[in-house]
Amino acid sequence: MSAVESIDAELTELLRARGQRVTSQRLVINRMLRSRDQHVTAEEVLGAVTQTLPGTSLPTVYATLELFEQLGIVRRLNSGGGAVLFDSRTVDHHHAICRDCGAVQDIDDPAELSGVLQAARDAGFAPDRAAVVVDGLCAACAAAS
Amino acid sequence: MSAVESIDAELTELLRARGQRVTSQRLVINRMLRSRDQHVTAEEVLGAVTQTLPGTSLPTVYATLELFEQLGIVRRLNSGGGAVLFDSRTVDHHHAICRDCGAVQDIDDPAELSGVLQAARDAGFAPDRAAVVVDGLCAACAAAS
DNA sequence: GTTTTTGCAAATGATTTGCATGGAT
DNA sequence: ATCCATGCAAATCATTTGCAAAAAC
Repeated sequence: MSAVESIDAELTELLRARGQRVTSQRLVINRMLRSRDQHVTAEEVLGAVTQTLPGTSLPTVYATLELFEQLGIVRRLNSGGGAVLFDSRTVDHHHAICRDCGAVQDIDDPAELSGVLQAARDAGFAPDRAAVVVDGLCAACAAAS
Repeated sequence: MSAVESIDAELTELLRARGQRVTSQRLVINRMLRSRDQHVTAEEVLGAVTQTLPGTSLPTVYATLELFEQLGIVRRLNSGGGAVLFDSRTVDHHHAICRDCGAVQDIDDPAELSGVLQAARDAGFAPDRAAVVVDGLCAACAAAS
């Protein structure tokens, strides 16, 4: 089974398990997300998907990304730069967001966040996960200023 | 000197230091932000300020909040719930954001984030600060589900 | 065949911009 | 008197919604 077939099979199983339909749009968007393991906007998804599946619409992209979020294969990321980013890396990691250009960079580090999670629980909150957001300047903007 | 006078004096000094003008809107918005030490939307600021200074406009509120951000007395907070939140607590703290209702809760905890900051530097990023964002359900939404 | 998904067009809602007036220095 | 800040109205942009046609089951 090829890489694409395996990726398609995984999504198919997730959808079937919830009684939802396996459409070409869903398959193509999923392939696109896993081929680029990075943060993308809905517009970027549409641009890439249109090459394979012309006529795909932005509302469908949004609906699909929301569905994928419920399936746990995509995470929403509020970077503050106008559009929401969708992150297909679901392993724990952190984000550095440039205050000038809004670029988002992944940061991998085994930070110890159990204290914060416990503090959230103590405050009556039921946490799913926690991640660090770093504010500052990306390399390009730091060099420019 | 009363509390309000002291708050006004601080802002006046910050503005003068940058050659910017001390206007009644800026003073009133600043007083409002420090009286409620919590996250507010631009609309909420307008609502509160209008009671003291009727006729104040939303563009002015946005301009003022952006200015205050540059002055370092307010921080922007992207909670994902439609509107941006402005946070007048500038001491380091974390945020718990409810995935259902979007409510934001402050979390105080002395998390050790120097590793993440160093990892960001290693990646070429110039960090200003870092904070933890906790995702999950607030007490009300957890009880409802 | 039945129900879900899609695509289109239009609505929504937060934030920003252009420009003339008013206010601070 | 000068120049910055404000208010108004309109523009912008991402995202959502309503509904009929197409596709998956």
